[in-house]
Amino acid sequence: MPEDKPDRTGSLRTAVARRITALRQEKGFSLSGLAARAGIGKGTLSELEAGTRNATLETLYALAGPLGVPLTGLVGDETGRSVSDGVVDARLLTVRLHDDGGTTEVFWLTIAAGGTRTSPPHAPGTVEHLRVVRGSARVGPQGAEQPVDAGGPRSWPGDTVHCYRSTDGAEGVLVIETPRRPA
Amino acid sequence: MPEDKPDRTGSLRTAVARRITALRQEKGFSLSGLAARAGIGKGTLSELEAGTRNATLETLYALAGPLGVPLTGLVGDETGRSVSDGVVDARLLTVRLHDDGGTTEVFWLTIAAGGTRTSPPHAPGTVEHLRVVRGSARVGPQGAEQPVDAGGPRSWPGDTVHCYRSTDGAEGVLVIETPRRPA
DNA sequence: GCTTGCCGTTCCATATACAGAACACTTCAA
DNA sequence: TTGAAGTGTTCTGTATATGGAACGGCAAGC
Repeated sequence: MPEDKPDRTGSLRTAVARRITALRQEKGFSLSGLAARAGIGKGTLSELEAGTRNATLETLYALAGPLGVPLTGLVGDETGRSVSDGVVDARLLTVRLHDDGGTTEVFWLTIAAGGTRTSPPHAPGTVEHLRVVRGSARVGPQGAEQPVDAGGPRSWPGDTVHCYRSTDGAEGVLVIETPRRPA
Repeated sequence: MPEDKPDRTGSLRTAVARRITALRQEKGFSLSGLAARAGIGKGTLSELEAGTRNATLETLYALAGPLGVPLTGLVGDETGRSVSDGVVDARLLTVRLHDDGGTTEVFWLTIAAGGTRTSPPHAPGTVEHLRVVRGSARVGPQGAEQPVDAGGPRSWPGDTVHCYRSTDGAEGVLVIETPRRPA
């Protein structure tokens, strides 16, 4: 299959294609099975996953249901508030406010390869938890950073000066728990 | 103009239509002006905004640029789709696709007090990680559930039948990692 | 009045996304 | 072997999304 299209939106197309394929396989569906569940032709899905088709909104919506993701999960060019300084990018996924006044924030964290970032203390009692899913990093109170990689999560107090660093780059989920509302 | 379509995705269509119109007017663009900026036919945009057309991904992407929003801003959150059965509510926060073909999904999980839920196996090699921030739960392969509370996270294989249960209710962050699909 | 220049809508010919059939291939059981 | 039941890909006729042209409406200038 020659791939010599001008490729203006081609990258988007292949991105969506990869997303669909990944989600389908994750759910354990066959191509034919997903097509049937979504109520679309299997040829349609085949070419969609091959990136040779420019799907309509209707088709994508039909696929989103069985795949168990919102439409944004398919077209997903990620957006949302993100704090980035070139080294650490923290994209806020959600904030939960609890009855006791505490809060839980969930971020998708990306640390650039070779980068180091120092963060000022948060409110007293704050705890940070990082689970790395790709790459590896060293995190924790300044001077006492601990390694963290895909092997397991790491937690550290967030109410002191703390560092994020990575030599080979890292991605993961950062959870920040604040026990009570800051005064 | 027959308006007697079954209208299954009609609501989605009109939702997108309203969004485009609102964003266009917010930006102060005329319909023709936006069509020109996006490089699409003005007839296309007219019918799109009228909700009588089922746009392709390419068309929507072309519009997203001049409107200054990511594609997700057009297709809209719709629902932060949550899979809920009355016991476990899993709200998808993000899906990450990695270069090696693996995926990482992040959910905000709520387990109702006194509830138990059994989940069928996911793809081979899938691993689930749960960090509870409120309440406590027991999770893991069926028959081998382990307690998990605010004290620390718990991980277990997701490719076998597994359970979520909680006596007093629980909330937390669930990370599902799916490895690269073996051929 | 008659332009000129926008606006948004409606029409048209063409390109293409669609569902489904036909296909080649693999696996598995008789 | 043979067949049946899967898989994903390619083909085909139809439906429709597309860009662009034609259209009518409206306002400002001549």
